[in-house]
Amino acid sequence: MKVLVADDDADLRELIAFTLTQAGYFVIKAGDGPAAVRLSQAETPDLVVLDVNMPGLSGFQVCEAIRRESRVPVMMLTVRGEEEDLVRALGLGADDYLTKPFSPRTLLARAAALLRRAGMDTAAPLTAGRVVLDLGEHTVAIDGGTAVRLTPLELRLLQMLVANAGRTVSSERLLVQVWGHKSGGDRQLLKQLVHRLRQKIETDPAAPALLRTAAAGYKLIVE
Amino acid sequence: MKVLVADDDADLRELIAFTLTQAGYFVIKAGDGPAAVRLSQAETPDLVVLDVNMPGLSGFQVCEAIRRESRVPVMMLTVRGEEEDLVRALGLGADDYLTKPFSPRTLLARAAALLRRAGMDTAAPLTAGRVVLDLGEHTVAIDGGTAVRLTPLELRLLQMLVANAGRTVSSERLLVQVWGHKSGGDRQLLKQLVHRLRQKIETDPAAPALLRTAAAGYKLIVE
DNA sequence: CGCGCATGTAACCGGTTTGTCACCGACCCG
DNA sequence: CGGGTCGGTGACAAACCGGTTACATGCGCG
Repeated sequence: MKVLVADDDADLRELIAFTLTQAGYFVIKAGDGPAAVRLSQAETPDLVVLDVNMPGLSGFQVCEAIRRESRVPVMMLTVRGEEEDLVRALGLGADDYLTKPFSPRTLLARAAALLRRAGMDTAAPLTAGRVVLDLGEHTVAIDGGTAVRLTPLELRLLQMLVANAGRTVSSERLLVQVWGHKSGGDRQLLKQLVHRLRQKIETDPAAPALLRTAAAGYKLIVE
Repeated sequence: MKVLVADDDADLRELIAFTLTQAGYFVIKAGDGPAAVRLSQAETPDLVVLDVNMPGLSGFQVCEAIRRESRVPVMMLTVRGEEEDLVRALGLGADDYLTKPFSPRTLLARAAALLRRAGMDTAAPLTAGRVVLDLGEHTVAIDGGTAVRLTPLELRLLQMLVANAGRTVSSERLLVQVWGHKSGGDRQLLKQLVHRLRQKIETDPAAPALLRTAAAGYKLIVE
């Protein structure tokens, strides 16, 4: 479940991202309006969290731009008491709003509600080939077998691979997406994580049938 | 790697072209909108850099026309502060934007990012003459034969030659593009790499039919 | 506190990839 | 003719890479 978080305030952005990540969402971050518009197109998130007050493009303009091409749920962040902001946001097609400050619990509850309403309920497991990934339960099942519990990092890795099932995902991309390392991350970490994940999902971890090493990265085999 | 640069301002156009050429790209130039549309069809570039403000067809219209038939990455050039231009550009399917003025470094970084993304996402292999190059899988197939695995360096070399199929690419350019050496060059490395690549793709490596030695460089033969 | 789990770090192995060297023959030119 | 340059070739060593084992750290929880 991908969520785009757009806020120019780095602290708040990271707080929101952290909260969502902990809850099992995959988070994409944008620090300004233009980046938010670009990423909403490039990454097709399932939910967008937008701060109203951003330099350059305001949250309103971003919302407008997104609505021109997609009906992805949008949650706006406003400051308390600015009622007209609220009216304007909802008028532009935003689906919900949160007044700052807010608690992480509230954020999660609203986000879950929006996703449920959009039919993107977290209860719906992702599936690709022989792999069935339950994001809500943090488990995988292979070929309809028993569910295996995954650690947060394993889950993110597998989620990335499932999202690109059949295609090679480069090590660099995986490092960025799973750990958030900006560049030149530690390949050793990826090596380890793949190894541990294989122990859990492969029938013979020494001869991987699902999670295969490919040119400059890894890929999930379908059929 | 072919890049189409469309800008009616000759100075800026040449500056961009120069920057990209130095970095090892093969650049095609267009001075107005209609030329840009025509060249984007005729030359099938891997990236298009479009100025928003052009007489005749504006950058928006050109972008629209290109999007009607291709998903090639498009980078728009806008003037700072024209936020609605930005929204409009991204809405039309542009993949990125640069606000003028910008530094050559920024241009190169963004261009590289776009190409990387496109190269990852498209399973569509490059093809030139008898050569079919699959960037995602790091393989080549000659005349539809079996795919041969390439090492990273071999892949970069062949990619460079395919991008300039039929034309001679100087040893100097190849050294810069493949190894990132700034200048001067270790010709021995190139000699070896060409040798190793020929072993993989030529039916008779002693009498090269595809990767021929040309004046001060190499070229890929196309029929 | 100490236990177990998730994660990070280090070291080793075997295979691949790449860099380096030495030599060959072709060609050019004084 | 003889030296010089250049591209092609084979051999070898260094560096690198992925898989693996082992161990350290850090954290929550009883």
